[in-house]
Amino acid sequence: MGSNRATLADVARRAGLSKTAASMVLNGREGTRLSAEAHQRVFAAAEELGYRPNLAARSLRTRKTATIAFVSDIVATTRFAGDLIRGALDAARERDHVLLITETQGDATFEQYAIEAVLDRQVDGVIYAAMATRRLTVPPAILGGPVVLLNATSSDGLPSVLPDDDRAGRTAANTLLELGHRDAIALIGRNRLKEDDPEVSLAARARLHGIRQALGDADVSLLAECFCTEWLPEHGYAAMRGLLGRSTRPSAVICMNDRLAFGAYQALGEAGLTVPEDISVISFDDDPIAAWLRPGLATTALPHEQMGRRAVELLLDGGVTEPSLVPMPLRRRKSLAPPAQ
Amino acid sequence: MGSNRATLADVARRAGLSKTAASMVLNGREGTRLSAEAHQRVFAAAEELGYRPNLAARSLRTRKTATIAFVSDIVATTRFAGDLIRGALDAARERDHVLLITETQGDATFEQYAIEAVLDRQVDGVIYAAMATRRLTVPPAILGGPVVLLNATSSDGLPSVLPDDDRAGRTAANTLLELGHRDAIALIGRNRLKEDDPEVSLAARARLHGIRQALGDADVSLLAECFCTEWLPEHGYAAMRGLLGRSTRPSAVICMNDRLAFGAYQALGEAGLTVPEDISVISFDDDPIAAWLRPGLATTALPHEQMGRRAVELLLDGGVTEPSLVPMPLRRRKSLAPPAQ
DNA sequence: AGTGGTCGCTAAACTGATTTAGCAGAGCAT
DNA sequence: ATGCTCTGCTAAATCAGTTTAGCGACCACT
Repeated sequence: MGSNRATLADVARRAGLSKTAASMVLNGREGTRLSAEAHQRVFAAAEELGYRPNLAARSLRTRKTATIAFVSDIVATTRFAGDLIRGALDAARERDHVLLITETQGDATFEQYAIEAVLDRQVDGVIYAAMATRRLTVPPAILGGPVVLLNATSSDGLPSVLPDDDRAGRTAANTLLELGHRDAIALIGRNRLKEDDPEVSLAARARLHGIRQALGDADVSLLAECFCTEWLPEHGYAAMRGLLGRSTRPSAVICMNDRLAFGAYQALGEAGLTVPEDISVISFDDDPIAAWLRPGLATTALPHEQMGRRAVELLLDGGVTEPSLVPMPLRRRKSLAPPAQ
Repeated sequence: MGSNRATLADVARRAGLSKTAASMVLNGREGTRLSAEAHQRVFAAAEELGYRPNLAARSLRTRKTATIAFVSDIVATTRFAGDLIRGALDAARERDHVLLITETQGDATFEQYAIEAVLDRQVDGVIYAAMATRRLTVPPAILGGPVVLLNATSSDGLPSVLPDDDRAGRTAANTLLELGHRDAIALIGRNRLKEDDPEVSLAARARLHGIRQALGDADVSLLAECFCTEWLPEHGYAAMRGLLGRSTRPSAVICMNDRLAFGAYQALGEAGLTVPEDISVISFDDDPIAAWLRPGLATTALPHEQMGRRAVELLLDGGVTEPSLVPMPLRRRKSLAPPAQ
């Protein structure tokens, strides 16, 4: 790959100067006393030869590679991974960096391998990403250099980037309150494991907290809370069927994520009820499916692209150490209406 | 990052041997006449010091980086990208390689940048991936080294990896025929642009061809073909409504992808028809939503993980030059039944 | 005794950049 | 004439590996 490229020595020779001079000019070094004419000749020579520096050689000397490692537990299983990566990719490009991507699959052996692979390549920093927002333990080996946690926190006090799930919870609840819903709001997606174990999820607890906060402020309490063992459509479906079997039908439902909401839609459809006339639905994530549903599902969007971008910025530009919370914007869609009289 | 690592010189010193000897032993060079004892000492020293070679230094000399570039047009917009990358990542790890990921976003400037970035880093090869199966033109700059096209072909005769859409089309049609459907099969998702311009899509034409082939072999012709400007749920919805407005209701529908099928489901639900009792549905892609629909949607799966893996294998292990077609397995789900009597 | 071959190992060159240390010449003051 | 500073540039070391060329000791054979 890229065999016969011009080297710095070639450029220097063509410019009639030393490698030192050529290097200094091309790197725009301040305080050098090279003449304007020398600058000209070096730039011209580099241009003519199509010179591009050999980064392996450079990084051997400087210990910089302009490369960032993006180490994640699982990239494939969630569709959001792409957005996280895309945001990171964009920010990296703007700073002339490139992303080395590895995956640990939550397996200690793979993780070990991934860490060694990136350290061997002398990356300038590591973005350690989790696909579900959670707390995790960072392998000590990477602590020798800059690390940013993406969609995760740890007890190491490392800089981290998280979605603002708490505020999203308040947003969801307030949106319903503003429409006039009060004592007939139900919640689908309670889950002890997700709420209590930060190594499993931080989102569940934060969303729930935000929801309760907002409802509490308005002096409203939930009509019902449905527990779900997973946050998949089938569980949302079952939960909604359960709700419809009760004496009081809810006027609105908050689902802990869009997949649950999808299941809820299915149950409502089968029961012959329509969204939002009979029941309003609001949710979290902004999975693509939210826009595809009929009517479109209102939801607070996980700002994955923003988060990926922020992680790179924190890594390269430095900055705050307290967790960086990225807002989750509300996507208003047709699933919202005032309660039926 | 990784500052005070032991160098080869450290290992050699500790083993009481030269750098040459240490290098040869650690690289397992054949034909060297170093004693068994020398081998022992080098291995022991390396182990004790936790020696890991500096890959920048190595690749400066060898021009190998154990790094593959994964250059794609768009990684984020389709959820399948993750699977493509995961497959490539796995295969790369098995061969002790790592993936450098860049994205061109279909923009010439970004592409130029991406190409330079990877060539500067002396990657051992390039996987050039498209997110929609199509024909594309490879930038000449990367032709200096090994290149594999992933989910794409070109006119350069480069090795390429594609899903076997033609066979998937036959599979879909044959599956319906075997259930007893004959003259009331409709097709949703015809699209001149996708069918006629290989730079837009190869899948549409191939799937259509496979479907026609299978039906033709059984001497069956399609009841109806619905054209859709895009392959999104809303278009599937509209198409299905159109079909239901006709005099003869289809007994089965083939949708060109799962998102169209999702829209079709919505229209069927609103019309009070049930899948599969009233109408069978079969489709392509195996989008996660196929499994979430009620009833589950039968579909032929895009083997993205397999394809990513195959691309790395072709790149590193060499091999065939004719396009490598990866089979699309049928996922049988509840959306299939014999036609109503 | 001289020649040749094998064994076990090493010195030094090489990859392509950056960086340190310093040299030659001009200008100026003493 | 001497010393000093400033200007404009370069030689050589350095990063951490791989690779080439070859050295000294020992043995066997004629």
